[in-house]
Amino acid sequence: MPTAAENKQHKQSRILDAATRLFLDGSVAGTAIDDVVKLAGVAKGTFYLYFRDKYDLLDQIVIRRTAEIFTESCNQLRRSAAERAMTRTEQFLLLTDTIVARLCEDRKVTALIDKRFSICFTPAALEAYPGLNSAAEYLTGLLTTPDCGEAQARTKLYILADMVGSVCCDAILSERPCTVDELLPVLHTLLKKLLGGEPA
Amino acid sequence: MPTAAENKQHKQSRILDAATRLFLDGSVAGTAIDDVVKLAGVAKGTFYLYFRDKYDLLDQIVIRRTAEIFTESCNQLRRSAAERAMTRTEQFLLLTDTIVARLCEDRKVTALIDKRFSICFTPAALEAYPGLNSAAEYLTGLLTTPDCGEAQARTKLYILADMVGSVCCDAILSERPCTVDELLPVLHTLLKKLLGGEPA
Amino acid sequence: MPTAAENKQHKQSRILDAATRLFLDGSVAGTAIDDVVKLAGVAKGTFYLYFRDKYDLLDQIVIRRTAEIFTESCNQLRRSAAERAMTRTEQFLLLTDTIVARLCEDRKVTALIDKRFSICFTPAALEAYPGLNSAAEYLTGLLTTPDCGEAQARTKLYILADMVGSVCCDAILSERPCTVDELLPVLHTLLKKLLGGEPA
Amino acid sequence: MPTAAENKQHKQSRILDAATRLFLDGSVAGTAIDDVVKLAGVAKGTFYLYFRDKYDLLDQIVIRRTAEIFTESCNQLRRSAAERAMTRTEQFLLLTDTIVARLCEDRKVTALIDKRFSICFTPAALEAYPGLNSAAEYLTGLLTTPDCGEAQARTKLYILADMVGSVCCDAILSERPCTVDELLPVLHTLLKKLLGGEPA
DNA sequence: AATGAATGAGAATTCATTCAT
DNA sequence: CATGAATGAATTCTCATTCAT
Repeated sequence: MPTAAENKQHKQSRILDAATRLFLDGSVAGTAIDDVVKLAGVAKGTFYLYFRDKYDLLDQIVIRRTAEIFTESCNQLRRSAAERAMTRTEQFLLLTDTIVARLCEDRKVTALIDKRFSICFTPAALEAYPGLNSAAEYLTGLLTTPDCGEAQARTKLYILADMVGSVCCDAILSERPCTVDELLPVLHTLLKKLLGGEPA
Repeated sequence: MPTAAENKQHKQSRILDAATRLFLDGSVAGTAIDDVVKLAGVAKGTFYLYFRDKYDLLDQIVIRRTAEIFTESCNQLRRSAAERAMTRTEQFLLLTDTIVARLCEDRKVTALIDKRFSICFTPAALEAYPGLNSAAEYLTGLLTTPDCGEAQARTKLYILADMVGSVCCDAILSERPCTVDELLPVLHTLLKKLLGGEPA
Repeated sequence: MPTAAENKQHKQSRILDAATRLFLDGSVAGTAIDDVVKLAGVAKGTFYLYFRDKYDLLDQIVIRRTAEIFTESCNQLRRSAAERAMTRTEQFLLLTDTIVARLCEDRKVTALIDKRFSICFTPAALEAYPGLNSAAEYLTGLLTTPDCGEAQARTKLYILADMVGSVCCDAILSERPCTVDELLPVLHTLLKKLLGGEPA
Repeated sequence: MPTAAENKQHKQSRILDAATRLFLDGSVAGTAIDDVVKLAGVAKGTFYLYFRDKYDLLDQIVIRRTAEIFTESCNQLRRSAAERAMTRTEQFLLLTDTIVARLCEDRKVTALIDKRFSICFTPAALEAYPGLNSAAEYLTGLLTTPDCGEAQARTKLYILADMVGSVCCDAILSERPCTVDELLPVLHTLLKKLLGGEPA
């Protein structure tokens, strides 16, 4: 019985999918849990079986999206770095460009993430999406130097992610302080200074 | 007639003050417009005479607070810079420290600002608080160099403000990626790199 | 469990009954949904489970009332016509008198109907009250003649109902253009002309 | 000073014009007195100097519009009747067609009139628009016959107006019971029967 | 585990009306 | 006559949550 199986197909992910669609097409505030369960084809009570409330649901969605963007962009970077030699700075610039390109492509998702890109570095996220750890470790490795221990490197990574995420969301969504196209060169300059003058 | 004048005392600021108190003591979501007007001692309708909705009100409050913090911190910096010679980098480090200190002192306000410190650079804010322009111009001047025009310098300023605001809010409010005390040295290092190697 | 059943007793009709009473005793504009649910003994939200808004509710009430008046008057007519031979014109005059008498008896209901008597011929009404169809078909049959097909007969029926409903409501409620007693003979004259000179 | 004069230009009609535009473009329920006075460029209080409330205002507008339509259509008829001999029935059919054509042309106005076309026969209307009396008298004259006194003729006129107004509004606005194009022939048949077999 | 009718407190917002100027 | 800031009761409608089945 495929219909029954289909109907079961863990309700939790049915809810997650439905909410993502509604949040993206409409808005978070404008989406009622009622709408979500109706689209997911489950009962209202079922929602509360899996999520505490709407914001718990939203967090899980944003984590999933940022995790995807981050790990995929990082994996892409690693493939490039494996093909041809790249300095550390070159790698971060490429990663930034890749992530920004993805955010620009899907402004709806960007609006959902708002300025919370760094949510994908929270323990909950790292636990739920194992790929994240590997990606984060690779980048932490790049940042670790004799005078910058691993712990500090992790902090730096977080700051970089938060900074890029925050500034780019503003630029993409409200062209503040300028358009993304105008922002990127400035961002490159800043990143070069931040990372330059150090190991390959 | 002092009573009439007293009662007038522009209702708009009566509302603003009341809301600030309630938002800080409780929470934004937990504060009803009803509570605000009751505390302000005005009629419900009067609220809608001056504000579109609760979020318009919130924006105006955040603008006021960030404007205060930013202009006062900047003025303090200018007084220090007048007293003793300081390099550009030293000035930005001092400014950062001053702002972060203020945010740490009043976590409630920081929670209200959330990660929107850069809202004080929006046209609406610059218009409402003239002191902001002077402060922003001073810092833009510091960032303008032969190879970085004024427009780009403004963008840089915004990025710096957004970055510091965003990262510090996280650190102060949720100790992510670390406590502020641990964050500050890293931030100093980054800022030195970003600003170093240039004019005195 | 009688209590549960009692309490259930479809809430929708509990609301409908309560609203009818309030609309009739007071006025539509003067009745708040709050009053309706209080009298019906259901929660506010329950109202919105069954009705879009107050005017949806009002429509349903008017449909119910006009449907009752129309079908009962028509059934009464059919019984009379079965007892003694009546010409088509006689039948319509009797029907008109019956309906007008009922509207006069209950001016409150008439005020509610306002001039919308023909609402009982809308698809929604015909679907909800099956008795209506049978009544309408009987009258349409009377109006169908060699030179007036069934479709046209239906249109005529609607026009007659609308005309009688509209003119009589005015007369009953505001004595315009005259009292009902003065109106009826004129209406009879007009109906005789409209229907006369045709089949028995 | 033309501006001042312009600004004076009796406020009452400024309000009336503004409201007409808003009621027609939007809806009556959706138009606040606030909107009206803003568009009219007068103060809120001034509104209450001239109108009791929104419905008083609406009545005055509908009276003006129906009075215009009725007197103009009637005058047009009289000119036609003066040119070539027309029977009473022909005259009423022409009048009906003229009025219906005007209602069709401007559905917005028709929606405003709703089913209250006969409001133009109320004492208040007849007093405010003297042209109405002359028009009504002409038609009453046509309906007065040996066996139908003037009073009864007036009643008949009212009934005809109400009937045509009511049925046509329904047809134009909601195609019930059919489109106007389908309705007109039926209406003609009915009118011919109602008026036929009598004086030229 | 799943349901979904029912809840009802509580939110936002409107708007006719007043009245001191 | 005219104004328009201020009013605040009243109203609609939402929606997270429960619980009997």
